[in-house]
Amino acid sequence: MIQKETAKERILRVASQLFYLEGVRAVGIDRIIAESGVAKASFYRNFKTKDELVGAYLNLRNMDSLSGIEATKERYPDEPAKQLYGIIERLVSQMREPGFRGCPFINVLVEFPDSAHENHQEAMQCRVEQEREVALIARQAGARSPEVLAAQLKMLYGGAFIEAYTNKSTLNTEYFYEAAKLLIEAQLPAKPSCIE
Amino acid sequence: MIQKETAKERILRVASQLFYLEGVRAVGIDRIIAESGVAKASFYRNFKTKDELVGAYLNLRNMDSLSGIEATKERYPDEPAKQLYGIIERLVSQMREPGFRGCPFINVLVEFPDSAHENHQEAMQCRVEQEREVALIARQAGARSPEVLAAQLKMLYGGAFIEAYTNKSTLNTEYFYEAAKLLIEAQLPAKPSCIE
DNA sequence: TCCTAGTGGTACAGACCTGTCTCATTCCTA
DNA sequence: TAGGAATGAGACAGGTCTGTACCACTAGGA
Repeated sequence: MIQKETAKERILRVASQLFYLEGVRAVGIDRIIAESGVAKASFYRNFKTKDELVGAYLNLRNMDSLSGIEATKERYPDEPAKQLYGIIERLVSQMREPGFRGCPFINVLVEFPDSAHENHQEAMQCRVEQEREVALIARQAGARSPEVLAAQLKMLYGGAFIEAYTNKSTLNTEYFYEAAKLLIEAQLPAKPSCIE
Repeated sequence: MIQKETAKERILRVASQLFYLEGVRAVGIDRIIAESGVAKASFYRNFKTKDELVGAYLNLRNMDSLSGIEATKERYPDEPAKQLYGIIERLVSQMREPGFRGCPFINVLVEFPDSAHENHQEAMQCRVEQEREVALIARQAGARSPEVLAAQLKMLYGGAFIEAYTNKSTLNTEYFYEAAKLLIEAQLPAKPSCIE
């Protein structure tokens, strides 16, 4: 028999969509309850507070991101340079999706400006983990300063996500790709680009 | 006689600080009223709604940004390339200020995800104006594709602001400067960088 | 001195939000 | 089939937020 979706799973799935599309603060518990067809009591049996649900949402998005990076690594085994470009390409295609609404972690960071807030800290942690993964690949690819490259790509991608979110023109994704390429090429052991 | 600060001016000054430091949604009218020592009635006599106050706040910040760019232009007259670097340096020093809390426009964009919302649209407009200014300077500096460079710098700076806001390490501001330099150099008529 | 515009103080309405509680029902398993 | 765990429906409390209404005060000009 096919396992039916539990109330908890349904809540998390619906909340994840709503939080991402409309913002965490803008979406209330009542809305989540209504759209997931769950009773309020069931909600609070599965999640102690709304913040706990937000934590689960962040965790879900983080797993998605990390497994996306993992998939890219497996696609180009032992070719870390290609892995880097693959990650950038994956970001580009994300930005072009219709439901794209920026980086969920940045959004939560801005929605909860208090750096002591648990959601703020969790979102920050997610970004750190991603950066660490990229730095690792950059190191394997022979980047001169892998941490610097990872930090620079993180900045560029953060801003690009905001741009892609507020301006649907695909031009920006191309500009993003070109800029990322420049940053990567400046760090990788040069294929001699001056000779041509 | 020195003109006393009117209630309206006091409200906008206090609100501007609070909105930037703690977020627009997180700061309520009551808080603004209390901290600016104004009566609630006086508030609503000067601003029809909270959204109108947010609009005034965005406008104030936009004036600051644009006049900052203007000042940089006047500092290096007829040297558009230096103007570009000057703008980047100004961003870096902003990021290093203690009260730095990211880009006010990006923050509003994220806090009001509905693209039809007036605050969302106003914030977007502010960013467009800044980008246009930078594109103009890039064109004067002889950039191959001024609009591309302006868009790329906009992305980089947006992400850098988020990074600087969540991570106070000054390292990131250096990485930002280096990355911006790379993007600019790739666009400006080359001082021959292959010969050395 | 009087009058008026701007202001301060505060109570209040109406909406929304989070979280608790009660009770009936359903579903899975033993 | 019987019992227990999970669920659905919804009322309710307590808080916060925006915006309105009412009244008293003050300062400055006629």
